[in-house]
Amino acid sequence: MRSRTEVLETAVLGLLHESPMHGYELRKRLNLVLGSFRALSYGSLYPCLRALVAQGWIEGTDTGDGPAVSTKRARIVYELTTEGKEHLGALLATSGPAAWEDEQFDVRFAFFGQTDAETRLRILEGRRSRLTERLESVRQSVARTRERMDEYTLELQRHGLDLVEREVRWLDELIDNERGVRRATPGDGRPAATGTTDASDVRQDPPALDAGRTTQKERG
Amino acid sequence: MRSRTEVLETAVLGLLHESPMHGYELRKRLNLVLGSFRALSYGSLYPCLRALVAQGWIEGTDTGDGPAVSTKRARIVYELTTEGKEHLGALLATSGPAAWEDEQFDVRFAFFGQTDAETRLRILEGRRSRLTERLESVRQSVARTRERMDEYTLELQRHGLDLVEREVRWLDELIDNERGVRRATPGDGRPAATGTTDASDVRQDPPALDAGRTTQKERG
DNA sequence: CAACCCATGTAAACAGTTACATGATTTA
DNA sequence: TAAATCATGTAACTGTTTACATGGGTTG
Repeated sequence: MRSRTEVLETAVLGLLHESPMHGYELRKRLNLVLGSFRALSYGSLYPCLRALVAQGWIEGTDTGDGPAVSTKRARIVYELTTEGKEHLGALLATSGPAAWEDEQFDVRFAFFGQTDAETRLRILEGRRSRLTERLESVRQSVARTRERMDEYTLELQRHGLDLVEREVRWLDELIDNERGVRRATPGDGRPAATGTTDASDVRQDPPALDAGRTTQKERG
Repeated sequence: MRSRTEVLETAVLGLLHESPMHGYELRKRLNLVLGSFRALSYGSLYPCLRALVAQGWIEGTDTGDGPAVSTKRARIVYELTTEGKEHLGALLATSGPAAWEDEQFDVRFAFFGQTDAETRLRILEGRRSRLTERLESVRQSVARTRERMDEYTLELQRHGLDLVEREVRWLDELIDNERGVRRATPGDGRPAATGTTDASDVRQDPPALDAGRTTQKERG
């Protein structure tokens, strides 16, 4: 499908799978999952919801239609249909290159709780190699044009590389974590359980996440 | 003006001010300055160039028109007009809130070499407070919804916060640097000169950039 | 001599925001 | 009771990519 639209669709379906919601609430939750910090506009969200209804993946029930009239204003609460759950499952089971590109990776990661361990690992590794690839190409291009480059432009490049390098290290820890849990090797210096491991809805092997927490002692 | 277009315009004018170029070359250089790693498409660049010509800010000379016929294929080399230089100067002298938002900050920073010290500092400080503001709002929203949140979604949030925190520290060093050079206080533990301080075209006090380099010893 | 990079451009499709329109509910 | 927030939606506009079209120059 159109990869851009697919991101929004996946995000909406994934959130609705966690719990039914109406559009307004969905919008607030969406930005936490969409990568960017900016909220999606209603002009994008509502048409998307209509399209998903048309596809038969979600179903909206208007509060106010029913016999039990609540005190709140009528809202349309959306929930996944059976086909919608199947479709979401199929979306989250894919692990092609698109899954680890910039646009999709964040959504896919956000719903790793609903993704099987094998797919998770493949996506994390794909993302990692994608980033190291990018790192290499940027380093080369910087090396080629260092002479001609402005001091500040250079600093911007360095900072960009720093961020990507940091992301690679983050992925390394996540990958270690996933592999560690899969092999279930206790006493390797990386103990599994730390946080609240809520296993509801997880298809396979939910590893405890603690990546990147060790190096950052003082924050805020 | 339309802030989105303004970013591209600024980038093109800024690059052309450094040296005249034809479209194809411009495109390759553009991604180094536009923040994202992805290259801009020709479908965006060429219409933009035409618009800038129409505005009278740049001028294109076709290689092949002239008497000296080179062996290479005819290309259109663009350069700034006098009005273009003035316009660029005006653009780079602004320091309103737009300058430190996500869309514009990277371009503005890339051309700090053509920006006066006062404006540089104001933009860096504006960016910093913008980011800490965002940090606070994300932290609060995470705190509010931590219970309902999926393990992986939470990890994504933590990682996002990490990146922003890192960016704030980067800005801190840059701001220190700018202020240090302005006050010209030697012996404060932050020596000025390290790299190749090329002072060409810099309007005021070009500080040597060394931010973030101290903490990262091992890289690659 | 084929494949690939250089170089310029256009038209259509697409994704997304902004601004508008509407009205109910809650809070200061 | 005014202002803010909740809640849903549409139309127009903006910016961007994709695909197409064209052709010169270089390299294996």
